[in-house]
Amino acid sequence: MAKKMDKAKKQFHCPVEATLSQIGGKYKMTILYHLIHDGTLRYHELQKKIPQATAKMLTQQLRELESDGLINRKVYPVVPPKTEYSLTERGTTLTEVIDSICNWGCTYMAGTFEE
Amino acid sequence: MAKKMDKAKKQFHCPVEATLSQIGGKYKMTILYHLIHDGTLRYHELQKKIPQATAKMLTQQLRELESDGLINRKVYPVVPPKTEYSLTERGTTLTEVIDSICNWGCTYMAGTFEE
DNA sequence: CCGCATCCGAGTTGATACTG
DNA sequence: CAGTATCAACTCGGATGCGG
Repeated sequence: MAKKMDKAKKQFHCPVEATLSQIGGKYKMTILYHLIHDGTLRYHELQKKIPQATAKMLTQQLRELESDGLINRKVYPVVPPKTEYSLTERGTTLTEVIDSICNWGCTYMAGTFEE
Repeated sequence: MAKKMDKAKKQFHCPVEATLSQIGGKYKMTILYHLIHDGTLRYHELQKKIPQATAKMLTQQLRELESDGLINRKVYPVVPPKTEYSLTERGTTLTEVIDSICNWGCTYMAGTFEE
């Protein structure tokens, strides 16, 4: 599938950069986190769970995740429209990564409430 | 001179966002990765290891990491100047997070040679 | 010389309104 | 409901300059 690669020629100097090229977007990890926890979510559900992200950004990040084969986008041709997002198999391999991040975040929040 | 100071007061909707508020910067995870692996690095050493980051961005990301108490900045008042960066104790708690990311990146790179 | 602050152009993100 | 369009605001990259 030779698709248009905007970031073609990108070579990674370390494995961290390779991962960030896939999930380094501003809201990608958060999107993945919610999809991991809830399995399948509609567009509007994600928007409610990530209120800081505007509709444009959310759409953009979702499309990029879809292009990278991390999530699935299923559109139901009904009225009113219905679009569901879910993890692909490759997306589920990120569970441990997101889980580590989530775990550290919990510890961080537990020890930084007396600011 | 507008400085970012409201990061600590940010309300997080999920633990992932809390973590990203600390290491979500464009090169922060990469910086931490190198510091985890090499222990202590000079400014110019980091620049060589992360060539995509400009000097300005590298300085900015390092200052933010320092403000968040994740890294230590030690300046030697000598000629020529010498600045060393190393992880703080809090910074070392991110080892497993960075390690997960690094691990996934290795797997990703190994299995993505399609064209 | 090394570390890093500053100015400006370019790309990215945000807020609001609009369409199918 | 899901997504697009437009413009304003912010961020990033590159070049330059400066202090030690």
